[in-house]
Amino acid sequence: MGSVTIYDVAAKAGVSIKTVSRVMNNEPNVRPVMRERVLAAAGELGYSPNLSARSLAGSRSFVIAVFVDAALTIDHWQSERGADYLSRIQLGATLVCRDAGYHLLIELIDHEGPQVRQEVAALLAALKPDGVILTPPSSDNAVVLELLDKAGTPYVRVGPERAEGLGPRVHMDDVAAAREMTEHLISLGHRRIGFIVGEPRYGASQARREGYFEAMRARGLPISDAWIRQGDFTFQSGLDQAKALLALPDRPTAIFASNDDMALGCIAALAEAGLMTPGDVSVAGFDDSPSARFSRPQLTTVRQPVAEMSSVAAKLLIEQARNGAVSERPVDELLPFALIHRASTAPPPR
Amino acid sequence: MGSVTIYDVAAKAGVSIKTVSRVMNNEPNVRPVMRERVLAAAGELGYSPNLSARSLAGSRSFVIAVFVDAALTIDHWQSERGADYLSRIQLGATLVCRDAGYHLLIELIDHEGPQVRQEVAALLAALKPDGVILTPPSSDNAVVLELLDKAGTPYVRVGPERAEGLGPRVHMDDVAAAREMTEHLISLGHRRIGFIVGEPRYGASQARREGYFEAMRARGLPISDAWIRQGDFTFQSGLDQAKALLALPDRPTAIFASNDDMALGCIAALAEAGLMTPGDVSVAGFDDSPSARFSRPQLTTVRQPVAEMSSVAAKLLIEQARNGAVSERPVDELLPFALIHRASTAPPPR
DNA sequence: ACAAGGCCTGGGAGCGCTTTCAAGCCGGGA
DNA sequence: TCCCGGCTTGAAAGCGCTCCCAGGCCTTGT
Repeated sequence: MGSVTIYDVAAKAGVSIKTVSRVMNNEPNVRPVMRERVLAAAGELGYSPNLSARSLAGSRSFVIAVFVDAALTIDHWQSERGADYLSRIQLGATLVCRDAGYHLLIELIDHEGPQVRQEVAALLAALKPDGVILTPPSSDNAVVLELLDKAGTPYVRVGPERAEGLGPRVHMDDVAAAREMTEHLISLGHRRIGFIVGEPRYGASQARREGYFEAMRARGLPISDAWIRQGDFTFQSGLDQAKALLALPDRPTAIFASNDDMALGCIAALAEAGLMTPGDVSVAGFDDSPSARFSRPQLTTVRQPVAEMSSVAAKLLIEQARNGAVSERPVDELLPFALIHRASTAPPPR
Repeated sequence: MGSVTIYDVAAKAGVSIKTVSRVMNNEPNVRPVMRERVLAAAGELGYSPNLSARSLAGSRSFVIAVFVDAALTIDHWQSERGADYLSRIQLGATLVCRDAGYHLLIELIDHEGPQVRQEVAALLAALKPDGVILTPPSSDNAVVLELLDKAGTPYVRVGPERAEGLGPRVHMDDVAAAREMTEHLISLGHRRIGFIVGEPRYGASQARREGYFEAMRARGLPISDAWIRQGDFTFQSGLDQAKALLALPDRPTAIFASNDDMALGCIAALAEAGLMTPGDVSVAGFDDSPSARFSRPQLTTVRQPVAEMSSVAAKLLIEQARNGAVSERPVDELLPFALIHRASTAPPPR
């Protein structure tokens, strides 16, 4: 308990606490000799400035909060969906924070509950984080954004889906990714391409469908309503919708699912129907989740730069806190995706 | 920004700040009338006590930290392994924290690096968390435990592997779980049962192997060295080791893998070899990861109460901080596992 | 040579809260 | 009636740090 304070260091180094403070904060205008002496004293004592005191006295808190949707999280507890996306977000941010001497706080918010206003306001008042990383779907929640603005807390929306103008964001181009994947299927020779839409609450679902449409239209290929199936991002929905597609009189030769879990469901459906992937029907996914490599055949998919997005977000936030200044122009970082070609796609059977 | 302080509430309610403090902390000895008045004022003003000020002035910080191994995390960034275990740990703790008005901090520590001492000491000094949740493999790190003890910071080891006496822990019985799964296979009629050991750095790997041995010995079944293969918890290692098992002259009729990823690898190996699961060879896993349900056939596995463990850990820590007292007897919570019977296990072919 | 300005350093005032302690009030027992 | 003790309240003293500002020193310009 008798922890080391700035006074102990000051006494040991024979300087005032203000000088110690300057050294600990890397402020200029300290003679190198003094700096050395303070550093030595701090080292010997094993001193580390108390975060609470720092944030109480100063204007920074050295804390970045990640807002995660509570409902989604509770869902993950027992649902079949993994928390892969969220853990990747966290991963990128945690690493950046550690290197910058910052700390990552995970906060669950009920972004659609009746209490959001109060909940978020209380959180911001209590924590005074230097920045907030908003994950979908709360990255599109108007109330949350409004409160953040009102509190003057900088934030970055990671992988948001609604248009610009809602604040800084770091994202990827879902439309382009879906378009390129569709083009890839077309270039393999596919003409009848089925598409499984994701959970409609997510803007990404619309974006990916849009990309699919764009590619199909650009090539002048017919789009049958029957080929567009509504899924919900779960394996089971992929399985069900794939079955429906296979039951079609003029069944697709390729299926593009809006995420990997559903794509895996498609592969399972094909296997059940006695069809080969990609021999009879090609399957493409989206996300490059870990399980994409566990399936046989391995899944052709789109790699999202999730960890990168959050690490960019964290960097932006920390930099902003350091400068104390709000950036002039709106932040809108677009990170590159990558098509991962594995074994689940091939030319259609002739 | 012009945030609401305790003074504002006190002024509005016409009481001293001490009374407001009492109300906010649910302390006794406040007249109901006063309590009401303060609550009303706080509500109207949207007041929420500042965390930094609270922890600076008081003895509690309202923060629970989770120590996660940095190396492991960086591994996850691009490796094939999902961060499933860690995200489940977090999930349980986050929910408990939210309900208790606590906050969850994720801290990466390089638990084997040369800097651990300094790193952990600095973290504890800076954060002064009310409690720390230790995840494997750092839950077994002697240096970390020592520093925690020295700092007087309460901690709970979640899913630790080394024996008791190292401090409070919440865990499950890996040995019993592996034994029961092995017994299940035996009771189905299997006699030649292969076992794929996990990454040796994890104590759980030894425990699971031990459970397998116990069951085999208890039934007086022969254990061939050739049936015990060393894996590393990855899909690929499961695939490789399963192939090796299948190449054996007297190949096993069942394979028990130490985790689901490896079990999935086994199923893939079987398929490649033209063998049916479970028709020709049964496969059992361990973890009940999300992907266990995505495989065909779905995986028979052991469900670990991971989220439950961390939620119990968080509860213990928060309760302890509330009482300000250290519990008398050593905490050693054993949580129940569950065998999940799915389709990948069946009687051996006759 | 003198003033003007820059570089270092320390003093002092809080940040918003909890804690310690003392004071005021009430009722009941002697 | 007076005193003791429990219940309520508030005043004051920090928690460990940052921020503002003043003061000393040394450099530079003229």
